[in-house]
Amino acid sequence: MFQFRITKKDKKSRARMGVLRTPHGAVHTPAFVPVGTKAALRGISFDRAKQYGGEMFMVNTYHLFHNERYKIIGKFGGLHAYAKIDAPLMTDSGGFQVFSLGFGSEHGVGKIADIFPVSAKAPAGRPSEKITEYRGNNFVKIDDTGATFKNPVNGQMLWLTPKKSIEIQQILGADIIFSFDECTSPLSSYEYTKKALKRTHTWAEVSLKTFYGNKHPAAAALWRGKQAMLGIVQGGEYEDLRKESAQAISSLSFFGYAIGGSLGKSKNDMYRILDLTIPLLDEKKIKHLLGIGEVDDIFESVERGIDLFDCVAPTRWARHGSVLTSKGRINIRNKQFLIDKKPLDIHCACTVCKTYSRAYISHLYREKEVYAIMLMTEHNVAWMLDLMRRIRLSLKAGEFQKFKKQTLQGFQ
RNA sequence: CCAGGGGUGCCGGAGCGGUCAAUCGGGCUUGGCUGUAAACCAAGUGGCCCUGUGCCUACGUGGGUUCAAAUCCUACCCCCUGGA
Repeated sequence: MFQFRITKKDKKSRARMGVLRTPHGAVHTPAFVPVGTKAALRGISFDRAKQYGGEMFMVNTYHLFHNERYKIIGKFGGLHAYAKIDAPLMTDSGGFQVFSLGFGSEHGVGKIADIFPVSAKAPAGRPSEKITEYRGNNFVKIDDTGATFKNPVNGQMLWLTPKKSIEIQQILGADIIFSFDECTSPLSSYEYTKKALKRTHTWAEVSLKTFYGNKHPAAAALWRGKQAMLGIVQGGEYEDLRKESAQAISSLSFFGYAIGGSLGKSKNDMYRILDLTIPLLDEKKIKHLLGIGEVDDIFESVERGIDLFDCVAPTRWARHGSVLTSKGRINIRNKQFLIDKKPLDIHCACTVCKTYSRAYISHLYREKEVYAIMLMTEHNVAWMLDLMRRIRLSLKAGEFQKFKKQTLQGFQ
């Protein structure tokens, strides 16, 4: 029931097109997977996103775990039935929250942090040198057994282990699930990243073991099941750790791979990491780049062999007034748009752009009308999905490089 | 008419002799958001310049006290609440 088939390879790069078959339908790659953390995309329905070409969506384990909502979802028979989603789904394992609720929130950094190296000028709250030991903070504690989260709502402590993560993901019933990992920070030292990486590898094995249960331990069996699991490569920005991780993860019988964790200090670091990691992974298997989704990054990553992206950017940007256009992003709250009769993007074919002016949406956003967010979310999601469609078309036509150049030229 | 309370920057609203060009909200302007603690966060928001423990103009209006007033006194104007 699960299959990933490469349908076309680019002659000049690692870019390729493919089809992922799942029990809930096919996904044409390279694909963008909109993120609906709590089983909602925030601002747009799954159906609507599907109409714009969204073929798969992502939901988060942690956010359905800390409130025990997964138990109720289980009674409905899983996410598809519960949230009425007629499309393939992925669930993230909760590993990212080890970072985003811990390190990330503590030091105000994301997966890519350009604030290093730090010296006397380190911003308040940021360490003056890389972190070599990290056990957690008030929200999350981490050790070799897993992560302990403090529920921000009621203060209750919750222990999330690789075993637990997989069991929850099985209950949630997404088509593609992820192994439980520890996402490190750009501020993590080599030593710490290595330690976390060992942990992630152990957890990967536990994840697989839990996933197979008493069923056939062969990868082939998994592919015919209702779910397939991706293993996550870690290693931060460190070359040998990335290699070590790629080898360790690819030695296990995952359906495919995801590249996660810190992607360095800059986009160039990230591209470098992809350059050295992807060739070490089985070419035939599907590859997901966790959490990345800015337009230039999509092109650079597709070129390096990435098939799947998930990213909160288009939906979050929309809530913050930031709109994707063929000339780069604009912020609708800017004064100039209040009298702008043009659509959000003159080249966009989405319903929002066919109907409304920037002036009207700018007005709604300033007045805090939720409809503004709905409109911008619809547009941004549609825009991203259309970009992916056109990337696939360009690959099919053997004109990926041309399309990349043309798109990025207009951008920014 | 009598008795109280009040008039502060675009708005609301602190301050009640010096550390006040004035706390804090909101608004406005501009940045930032990459496996969602994010419909959020940050910075700026009287004018001028040689950008400084700098100079002007500002706390209803006019006068005054004081080395020094948004802060005290006084007259006037306006607003609110009770009472005739």
